[in-house]
Amino acid sequence: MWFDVDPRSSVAIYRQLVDGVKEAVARGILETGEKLPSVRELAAQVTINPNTIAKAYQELEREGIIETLRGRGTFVAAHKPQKNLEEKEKAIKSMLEKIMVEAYYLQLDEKTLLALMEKTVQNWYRNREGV
Amino acid sequence: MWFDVDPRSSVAIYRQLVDGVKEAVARGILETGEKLPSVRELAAQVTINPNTIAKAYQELEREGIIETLRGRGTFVAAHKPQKNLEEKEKAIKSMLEKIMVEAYYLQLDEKTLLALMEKTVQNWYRNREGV
DNA sequence: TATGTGTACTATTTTATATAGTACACTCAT
DNA sequence: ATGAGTGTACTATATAAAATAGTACACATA
Repeated sequence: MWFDVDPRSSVAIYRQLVDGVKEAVARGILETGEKLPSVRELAAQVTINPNTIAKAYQELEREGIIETLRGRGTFVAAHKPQKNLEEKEKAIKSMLEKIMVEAYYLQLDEKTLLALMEKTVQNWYRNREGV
Repeated sequence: MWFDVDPRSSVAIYRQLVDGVKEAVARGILETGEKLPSVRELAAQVTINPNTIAKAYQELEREGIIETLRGRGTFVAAHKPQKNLEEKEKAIKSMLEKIMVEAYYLQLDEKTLLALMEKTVQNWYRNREGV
């Protein structure tokens, strides 16, 4: 699978599914139009309840990541400009602040932290080239 | 208070407390040795159960953020080098990857994202100077 | 027509949170 | 010494979210 689910995690299973698919799509591991496993099929693979898969798929559709075609299945949606840009930008800023807090306790200095960020960002865009 | 608690949030109250204190300490709003409100006092202020406050304080002590002195109260601990550096570094990297995913759906280009990061980091360290 | 799709139900169980109330050992000012 | 204020431990209960189980329906397609 393009991600792994840990039933013992404190993070809800359906949330792990949602985040896993979002990340796989963002990384280009799942491509536009690609078919996802059916609810029952995926449930059997990961040995969790089909209802939980369905819940995750519904959340993903609500976010515009995937599309469901009645009787056909679920597919990776085209990468259209998202709504709620404001909200998402706030989310990014919020995550950055949490990183700052963690970095404080790690006693990372400004230079080191920036270097880590640059490396991560550059790595990301390099790996996405040609996808 | 140095943070606010939203009882209707999906984030557990005790977790909001933990994160709030951690951030306040990191920002220098709470200084080393400063006394935190007693469990009962804070519970009265925020109108939540004292047990919930206690749970948050115990988590914070476990993380080495605060110290409790028997019969005296809880205080902001000295900022000693933390254990689990490996784990925390992984946590930071993990948070950075989540940011990359969000940035993908926001269609932020590499340059813009790096600029936002630099701004956030510089702002942070500037505001912490002289604390 | 038969199979596979997502979806919608209801019911039940499990787990994490939060509340309520009581009690104990400790510290410190009086 | 005494009493008020500290964190902590304990049991019990309530609430909400999450996950499971099972069934059923409308749709698409080979």
